[in-house]
Amino acid sequence: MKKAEDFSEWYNEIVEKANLTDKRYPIKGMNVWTPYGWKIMQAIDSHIRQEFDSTNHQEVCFPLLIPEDQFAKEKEHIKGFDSEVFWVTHAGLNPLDVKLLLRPTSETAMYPMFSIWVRSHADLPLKTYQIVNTFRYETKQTRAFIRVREIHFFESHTCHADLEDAERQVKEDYEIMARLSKKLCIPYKLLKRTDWDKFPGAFYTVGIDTLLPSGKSLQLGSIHQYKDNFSKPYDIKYEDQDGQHKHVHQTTYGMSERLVGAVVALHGDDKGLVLPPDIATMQVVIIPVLAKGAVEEVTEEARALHAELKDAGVRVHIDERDLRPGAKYYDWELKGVPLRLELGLRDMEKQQVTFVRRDSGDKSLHPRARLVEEVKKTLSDIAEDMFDLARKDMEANTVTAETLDNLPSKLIRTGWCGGEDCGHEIEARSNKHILGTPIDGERFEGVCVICGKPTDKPVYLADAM
RNA sequence: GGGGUAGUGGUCUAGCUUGGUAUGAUCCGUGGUUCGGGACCACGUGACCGUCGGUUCAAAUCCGACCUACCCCA
Repeated sequence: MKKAEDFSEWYNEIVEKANLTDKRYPIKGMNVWTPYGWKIMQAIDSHIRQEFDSTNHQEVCFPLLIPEDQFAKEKEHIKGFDSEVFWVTHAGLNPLDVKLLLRPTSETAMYPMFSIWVRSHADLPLKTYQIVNTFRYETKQTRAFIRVREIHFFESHTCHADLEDAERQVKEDYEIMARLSKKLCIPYKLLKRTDWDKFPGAFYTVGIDTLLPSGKSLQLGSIHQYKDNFSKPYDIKYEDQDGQHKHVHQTTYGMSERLVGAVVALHGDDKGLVLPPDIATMQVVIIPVLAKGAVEEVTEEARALHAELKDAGVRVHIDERDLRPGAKYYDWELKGVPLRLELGLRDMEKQQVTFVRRDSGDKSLHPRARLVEEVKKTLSDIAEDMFDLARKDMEANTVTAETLDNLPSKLIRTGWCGGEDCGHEIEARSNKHILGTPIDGERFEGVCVICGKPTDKPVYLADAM
């Protein structure tokens, strides 16, 4: 399992060995979530729920099936998706008059209902989200968590009185992403997609991109400003204070289990997974080191540690399996548990506990009496160091280029005037994908690599995953 | 979208050229000795060889299609 030598093979192996997923389900791109993987996914789900709930979004759950005529209302949208939808054409033995499709995303399921729900300005803003499965018939090579045909999808959908309020929503989404990235210890860039690469039907799209160790970019999610592009075909209108009927402005924010893929890919190492403490199913594992004649004594004390940490709100597990300690170390390292506590006679005599950090491998001794605070401190250090390391990796793999020749497999920053012709030329010559221009006002002084016109905005390019 | 490789107990694998229902390891189960970095001994369970079809007295083995996985190139 060498991450540096063959990232792709390493990733496949680790996903399987750490027991996150079972790829043997006989439909392409549809994997089974195994218990350990699902727990991690649910931990991420709960962070996302918490974020949306605390920003006054309401959780909803729409049907999986969408009638063909609803799907077809927005021209750009259907053009972007109709080559990758799964169709339901029969009910039992009878062909359906109106075919049904499995949602590839939920605009066309939700918006007909929104047009009924929204009556007055008092109904706005309408902020909803759901965590559901969506289906896309991916033609490219599938890969666990990263490119799948059944997607575990988070999508927020909002309606606003005007563009200004919708823009405020987009900013709030940026803040949500910033908080999430801290918990996942994943750095990212917010990049405004080119017009030819935006979400089908959107006014504009902001991609949330991170960088894999292989040098390829990975889109973690996206935030879309729809303006009134959907509210017109779906007739979502409200009556304002003056009695006028106006179309709402809408936004969406979508993410998926790719977040799990990114956690695996960015933090994992040759020994296995490395989970950020905030999403680790078990934050701490206790390994009693038993010796002949002291089995009960050590076991009892290990259980006391377990109880103490559990009471303090730490997600802790005690491994009492009949295995050699070494075998347990390897096992928990593979599973990515952030902190391992070892307790043997030697420790007990000295009133101490041995800590071993998963991220750095550092071993240290801590007084038994201060167990809880030392554990909490160590977990927060781990999270901070993991985020830091990932951020530095991303920075180190970002290069500013003045020509498009011999570009490395990294995140490339260069100048672009913003013109469409020059953009296409950049992609053709660099053989990379334009991710977009940063929305955070990043400073840049240079010229467009194609036409030479001065520009103050950089553009980022990468090989897309 | 184009090209390539592969599919044998839960996992990995031998056998395929030269057709005769399958090798070894690991995991798992039971009992025992062990336990500060992957323990050992003994016994035991488990596959008709991806699916469908064809050739044949006989197919894991030869042929075809499909499914799935992985790799490479637009």
